Amino acid sequence: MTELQTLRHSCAHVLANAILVLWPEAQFAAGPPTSNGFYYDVELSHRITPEDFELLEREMRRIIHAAQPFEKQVVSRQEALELGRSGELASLGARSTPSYFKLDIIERIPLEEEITLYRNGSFLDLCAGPHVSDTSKINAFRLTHVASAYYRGDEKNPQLQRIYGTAFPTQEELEHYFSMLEESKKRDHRKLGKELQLFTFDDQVGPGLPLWLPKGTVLLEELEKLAKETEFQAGYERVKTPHIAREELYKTSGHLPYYAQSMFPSMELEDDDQKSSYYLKAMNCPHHHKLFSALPRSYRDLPIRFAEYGTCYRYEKSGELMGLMRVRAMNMNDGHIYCTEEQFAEEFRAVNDMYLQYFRLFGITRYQMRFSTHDPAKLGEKFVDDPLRWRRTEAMVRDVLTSNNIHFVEIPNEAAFYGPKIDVQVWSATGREFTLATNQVDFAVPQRFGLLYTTSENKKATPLCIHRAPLGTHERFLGFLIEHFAGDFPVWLAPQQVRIMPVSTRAINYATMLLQELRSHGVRARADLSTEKIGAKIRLAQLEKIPHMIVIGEREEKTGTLSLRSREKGDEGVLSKEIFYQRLQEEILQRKLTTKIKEI
RNA sequence: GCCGACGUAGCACAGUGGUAGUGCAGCUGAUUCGUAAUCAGCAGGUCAGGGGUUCGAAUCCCCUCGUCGGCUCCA
Repeated sequence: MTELQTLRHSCAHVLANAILVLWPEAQFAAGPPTSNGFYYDVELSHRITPEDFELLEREMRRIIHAAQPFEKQVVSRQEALELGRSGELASLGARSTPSYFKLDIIERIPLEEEITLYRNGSFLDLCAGPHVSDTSKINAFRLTHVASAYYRGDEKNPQLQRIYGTAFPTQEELEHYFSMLEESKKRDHRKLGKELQLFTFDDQVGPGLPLWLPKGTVLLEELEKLAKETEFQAGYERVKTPHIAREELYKTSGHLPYYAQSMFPSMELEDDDQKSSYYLKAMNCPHHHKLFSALPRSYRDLPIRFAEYGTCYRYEKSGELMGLMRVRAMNMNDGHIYCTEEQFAEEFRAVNDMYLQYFRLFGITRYQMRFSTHDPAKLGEKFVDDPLRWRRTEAMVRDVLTSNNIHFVEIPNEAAFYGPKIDVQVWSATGREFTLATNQVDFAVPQRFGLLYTTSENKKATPLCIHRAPLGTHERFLGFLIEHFAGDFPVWLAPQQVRIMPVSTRAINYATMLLQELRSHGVRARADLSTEKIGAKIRLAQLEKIPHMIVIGEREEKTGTLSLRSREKGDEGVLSKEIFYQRLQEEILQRKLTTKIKEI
């Protein structure tokens, strides 16, 4: 535990202590530090609301001022259980009700592990520690919000109140944290999406079903163009598949009944006395597998790389929906590579290179590669029972990562049921973690589909499959990009690239001419011919985050020049049309990263 | 899905039982202006939807829908 985490965890103890002063019957579960602060899970009939925070914080400050030392105590399992039964754990003293969550936690502590308690004042808690020396070391803290959480994250368990807070070594750092939080709220894609008129949701259309406004559609199509060009260069072939399929397809793939609760309910049809069920597709792979099996395949054809911007529908739980980051209808930058085991490493490496190429293009530096592997104990249950293949493919993936010096974390037991995978994790403006992109190995499903190719020895063999989505889905990727750029899209992506602003109606003709020239160059330009003053026009364009603003008047008209103001640099002075057009072309064609990226 | 909070004009918000408001955006007119807001006028609402309590409901109660903060899963 880092020093900051220790501080925050100690603060969680003080929070529990304060809650007990107000509600002595409270039952506590876990109270760990988090990446931004800490929380404590509590079961209590009183609903703690933000209005209670002031009272709680006052009590916490009292405890902090008392400078109560944190005293560690090693106890036997038996002693710990007895204290729990008499309600003394996470309590200010003996109670009539046992500390049942703490008792459950004790049961889960491995036998060989030491059990420790920590006490400050009269508050005693089961805790692995460590803690700060005494409560006065906690200086700057604040309770932030309250939410609910199931005990141990399982919805079959009781629901607890989770009180969140944060703590910092100094008041300045605490205040800085909250001002950062304010800043990041400004770049929340839901807020910017509304302000910049990128997308909308409508109750009658349905929750989690984004409607793309014209400006958002530009982003979406530019992204798609990028993917198509990149995939063409990488030897992919584009395919197109329908949005629905018969039940049988998903029985073959194994998604039914496993994945059924995440799919929209089936459509039941009755044609010519023949009943059939259709499902909206939740993934594209089964369709692509059918494209593979549609033709006889030889080892000479491999690798075969299919790519499609496939629209998928997933019935995400209503409480899980979140702006563009989690939706029910999504366009996946999907692709499937069918290859031999010998080709695998090279193909997998190429996919990784594609990720990195995209990340460089967008200036994405804050992400985590997560390598998810299987758990040998769960073979045949959560994971396909093929230990040899697991070992081989995991070794191949690990090797690709390390030989390319790609930093990654390895997480066991998180693989797909059909093979290991790499997920790229990013964080939204509100701090939530999302999988932006994925790269998965599949050595099981091609077999279920009976996919075969003819080997050089004229035998039949099943290919390996790589599922990959370097740009994830349009929805999530754009949600992420909106926040990443804070709405300041680089010129090549910007819904409107140039705004022409005549200083008076006298320059309207020149403005119209420039507009036509820019359009003929394929530039997304508009002219502001309103009678507003130039300051007002600039303000409007700046708020709309248009990268290039062109100010023209009689001076420019006479000399065939234009006065450029850029979103980032402000007034850039007068330059010739030709020089500006050339600069624009470069920015657009080379997809230059013209935005200054402000990390938060 | 579950727990909690919230839902007032296109947007941001005020209004806690007695005639629905402010700012910005919009529309109309005037203004012709050189790098982040020219002035004036006008229009805009089943207060999310439905039901109830009350002489009277945006306001109190119930149901539904949606959004937000979390829990699980995931692109």
